[in-house]
Amino acid sequence: MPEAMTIRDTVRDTVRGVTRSSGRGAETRDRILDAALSSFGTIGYDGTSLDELANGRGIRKQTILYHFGSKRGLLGAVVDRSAADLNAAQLEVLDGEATDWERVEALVRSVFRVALEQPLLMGLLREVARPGSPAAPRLKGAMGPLMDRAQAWMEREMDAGRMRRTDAQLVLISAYSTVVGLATEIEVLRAAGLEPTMRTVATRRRELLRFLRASLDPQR
Amino acid sequence: MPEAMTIRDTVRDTVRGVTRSSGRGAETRDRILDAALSSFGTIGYDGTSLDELANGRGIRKQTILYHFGSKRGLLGAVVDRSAADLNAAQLEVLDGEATDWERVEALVRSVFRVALEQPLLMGLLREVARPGSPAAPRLKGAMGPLMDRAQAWMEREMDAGRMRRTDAQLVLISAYSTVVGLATEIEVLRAAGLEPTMRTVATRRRELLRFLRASLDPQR
DNA sequence: CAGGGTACTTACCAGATGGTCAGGATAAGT
DNA sequence: ACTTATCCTGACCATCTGGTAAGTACCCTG
Repeated sequence: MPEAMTIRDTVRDTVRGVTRSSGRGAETRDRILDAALSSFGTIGYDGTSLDELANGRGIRKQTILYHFGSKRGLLGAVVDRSAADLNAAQLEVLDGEATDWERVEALVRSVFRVALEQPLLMGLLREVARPGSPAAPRLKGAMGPLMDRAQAWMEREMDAGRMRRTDAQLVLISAYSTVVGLATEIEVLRAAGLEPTMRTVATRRRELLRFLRASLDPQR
Repeated sequence: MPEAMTIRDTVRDTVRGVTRSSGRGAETRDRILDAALSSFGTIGYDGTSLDELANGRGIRKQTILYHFGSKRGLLGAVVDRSAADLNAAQLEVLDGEATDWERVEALVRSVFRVALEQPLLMGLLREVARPGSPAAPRLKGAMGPLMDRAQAWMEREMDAGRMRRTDAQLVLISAYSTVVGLATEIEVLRAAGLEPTMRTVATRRRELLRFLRASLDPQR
């Protein structure tokens, strides 16, 4: 028994380059995105079928295709939204007043906070960061600007002598993959029968910060 | 134009619990396993179709099913072979004469060597270590004994006071996931347009060793 | 040469998958 | 009241999926 759907609103957003009025269907759209994030992040893109995605949610597969055009379009939208979430957290720090090492630490904590609050998002990153993933370029496009900004900031700090001179991009990617790796680790722990505790996460964060300090601290 | 196939030999091995004479078909079998390892490790299990796997290799899909019974059977065989490769490298060290910290270091170097020589194997681990993976229990079964042995050895060392007392299993899993994470990292680097160098890998290895030393060294 | 096992193939299938198309329902504008 | 646009759905489809059945070619053994 499909329930009626009459809640409406008037926001506008752009999806896949096409400006669409996401008024009445915005709630449905978000429900689909939530479900897709969860499914893509756990059983993967190829392992997810649109039918399964729709079933049990009072939605038909055709509704998904109506909103996102294709399965790949859906993946793209999920990646975009997730990247936006990550970006928002990072921008908050980059626009904040923290400086130097404080800022680095704040950035790391910010990412880990998102990772803890939205573990599904990490699963998606893990899925998308795969070599053959159809959304890899998309992720690069969505996260690239932020990465570039962070890199530029680091290089300015290096020029000013407040950071040790190293390959900023390499450091960033190492940090990024540490966080994504954490998502994997948590799952492996679970598979091994160990319930991951906050300690696991805290250890990883401490390690990452130590690595960053070793790479960036000017007084070694 | 399918080429003829008349090379034969007489080895025997066990697959999926069934003892089968893999005499004449051993070469074909290995070719299939190689292809499957590569495909599962890159585009994933769900993303791999038996037809694609067979095409361009002078093999028909039914040949795969003949040898491995089902797609899951194939995955199981690939996981088993890969786990055996990893086990062999580790056992060589565990049976060697290195002791204490030397042995830990030798183990780490051994895993990293395999990871460098067979990057595809890391991709497979990454794929299989996923929560919903159908081969996760299989991997656990294949790698478990070695893990148990390593854990037991560590606990003996702890009892003797040569290692600091910590959760051995947790340390092992952290180490394991660091190595698997490395595979991801290399791919992300490649996606970002950076050709991964030996330096990247060496850095990760140094980090892992430092982590292990910090966890295990009795004089802190 | 008859018989049997191994390796591999062609022919085929039922089910699932992503996607198209032609609507129906509701609301808003004219 | 008529039109138009948005949102959603049922019916349908071509293709691909893993898997089965039946056969063929080959070798070894008795």
